[in-house]
Amino acid sequence: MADVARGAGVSQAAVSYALSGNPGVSAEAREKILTIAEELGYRPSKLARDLRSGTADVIGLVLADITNPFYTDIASGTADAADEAGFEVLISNLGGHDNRLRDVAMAHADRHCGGLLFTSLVAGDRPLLADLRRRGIPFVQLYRRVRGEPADWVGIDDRTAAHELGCHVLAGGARRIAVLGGTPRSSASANRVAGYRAALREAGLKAVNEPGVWGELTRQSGAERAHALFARHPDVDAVICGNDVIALGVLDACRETGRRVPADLALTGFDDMSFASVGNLQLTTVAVPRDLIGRRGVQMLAERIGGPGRAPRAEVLPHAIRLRDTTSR
Amino acid sequence: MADVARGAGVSQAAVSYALSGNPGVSAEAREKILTIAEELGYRPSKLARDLRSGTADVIGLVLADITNPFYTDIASGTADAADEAGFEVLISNLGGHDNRLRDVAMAHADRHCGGLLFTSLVAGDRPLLADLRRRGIPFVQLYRRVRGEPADWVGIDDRTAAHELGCHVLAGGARRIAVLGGTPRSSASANRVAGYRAALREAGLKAVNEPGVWGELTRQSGAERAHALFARHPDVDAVICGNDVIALGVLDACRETGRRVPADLALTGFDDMSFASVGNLQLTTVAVPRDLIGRRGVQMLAERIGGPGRAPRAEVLPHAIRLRDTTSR
DNA sequence: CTGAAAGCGCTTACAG
DNA sequence: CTGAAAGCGCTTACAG
Repeated sequence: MADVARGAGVSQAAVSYALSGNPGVSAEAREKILTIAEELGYRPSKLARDLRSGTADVIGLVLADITNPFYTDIASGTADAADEAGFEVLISNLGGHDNRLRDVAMAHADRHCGGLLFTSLVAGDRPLLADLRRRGIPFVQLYRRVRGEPADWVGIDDRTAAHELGCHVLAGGARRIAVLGGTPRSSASANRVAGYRAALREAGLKAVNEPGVWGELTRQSGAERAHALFARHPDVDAVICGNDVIALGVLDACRETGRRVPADLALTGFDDMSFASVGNLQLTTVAVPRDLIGRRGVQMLAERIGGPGRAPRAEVLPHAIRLRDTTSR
Repeated sequence: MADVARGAGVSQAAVSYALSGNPGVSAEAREKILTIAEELGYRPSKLARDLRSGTADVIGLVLADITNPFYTDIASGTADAADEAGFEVLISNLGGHDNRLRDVAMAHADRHCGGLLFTSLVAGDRPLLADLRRRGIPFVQLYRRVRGEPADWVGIDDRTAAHELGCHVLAGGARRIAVLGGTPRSSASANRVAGYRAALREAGLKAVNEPGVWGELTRQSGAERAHALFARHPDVDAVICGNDVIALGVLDACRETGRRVPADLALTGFDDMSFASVGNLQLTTVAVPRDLIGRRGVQMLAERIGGPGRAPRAEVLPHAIRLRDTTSR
């Protein structure tokens, strides 16, 4: 920067003003400065700028697992919205090491990020959120939500969506229904199971595998739980899953035990991941506007960074039931 | 930091030494400092530290498209390796806007990152790489490679893998073979097509769709090109694809035109993405050690950051041919 | 409009 | 071992 100032025959302040497009420098000097800067290939240090001005136009996005398309679809949505809002997005991946969340979030904070976006908060993260709040770093919860946390959130109404899907399965004639949910620690999984249970209850039923409806959100878990289910309840006529990945595992188990879907067994997923409609696989599921969640999250965070002090908002985005081939219509 | 120094009754330098674990402070003072820092919830600013010390233990990873599992598998591999090497990884997503590469890469540089990892470089990026080199920022090319670029690279031997796969298809009896490749701008796609062509040439054949073997690496492009192919060459008996996603599109076209795979048509992909072996879909393809590429990339970059000046290295990792149900054995 | 100077929060020689 | 001080590269009041 000093070189540019010297080259243009002006003060450092003039260079700063010219480069940041601020007033305080004549048009003539500005042009000269810009030319010299270009010639010298000068680029201002964001580090120094952010340190001095106290804030950075950077949003940190913490992904629980970057190999999970659910999260990367959200991440994709943040890019465009961030561009429009004049922010840069820096993504961190926990890679399944949830215990790293604190370190990763604090690392963003130590770098003076403007705000944070979280995709998979659980109740145990409350102390971290409190620390962030103490340090004045705004954040938005994407999809998953910590109960009672006074922070912005954007997602869908999982409970209602699950209820609708449950009613569809019941309308198809199923009566011996199993629910293979996710972990109750995830607000999304908890709400989905609550919706399924409500639908069954209204029909005077309960899941054949109650209360053991919880489990992992993996294909392997889906397969294992399906095998156990088929062993105990050979006459089960529907399996409602916490997400599409679990449904994939159930499908594996069906193939291995010779069950036909939907003739012998109705099957539903949740999320409408891309693999839910590949080739012969046409899974009935719920479409989640992941991209939009990412976009809105950035916008909410940008507003929060711009002017703090407002009451936190909870924004419910629309979902869509996708009736496909794994349930009878 | 001044608060901590005051609280512990020592100088700022002592606090700095204590927190960074450096000598120059008595055990007694160190303990006191650490206690006070803890009490105050003090965390050093990485911004200030990096600015002052000139380098940051941060690696920037630039992803062409974070929704592409190929890249996120690589990204996943970088996390563990970075942990071990004491680096933090900050991921940026171009989201298909390849023209943003320069800005994104430079933004990492302006933040004084220790080095950069690229996943999808093309020849047109040479000026950017030259700028990076001028600024002394080391980088590693993951998988894709710019010809003649004197920088570290880690990937697989696409040409040989493609050649092996082509020979397998020929061994299955196919003779009227089409190649649906990616873009020649990608070194990986170019090498794959080169391998396929070599295999065909050795059998005295050439692709029925020569020279129009190039196209986009998308499912839609695969479907469209397959339909065009079936119209012009109804008797084609094998389609060799540039990657698994294209093969998925071909499969769509097969379903729509009533072609059975592999009875009527042999089909191969490349990459062995997870969707290549879901349910009834069991695609013959090539497994690429994506995770390992990410890991090795970080290690190579870490060495480069530690001690520059060595000759650039090119590391070829092993691939594996996966013979499954879309080709006859 | 312009320049000299302070300061963001650290690290790191350099004397004591 | 300890403290005072310079400096990383910027931005931003503050006088001229």
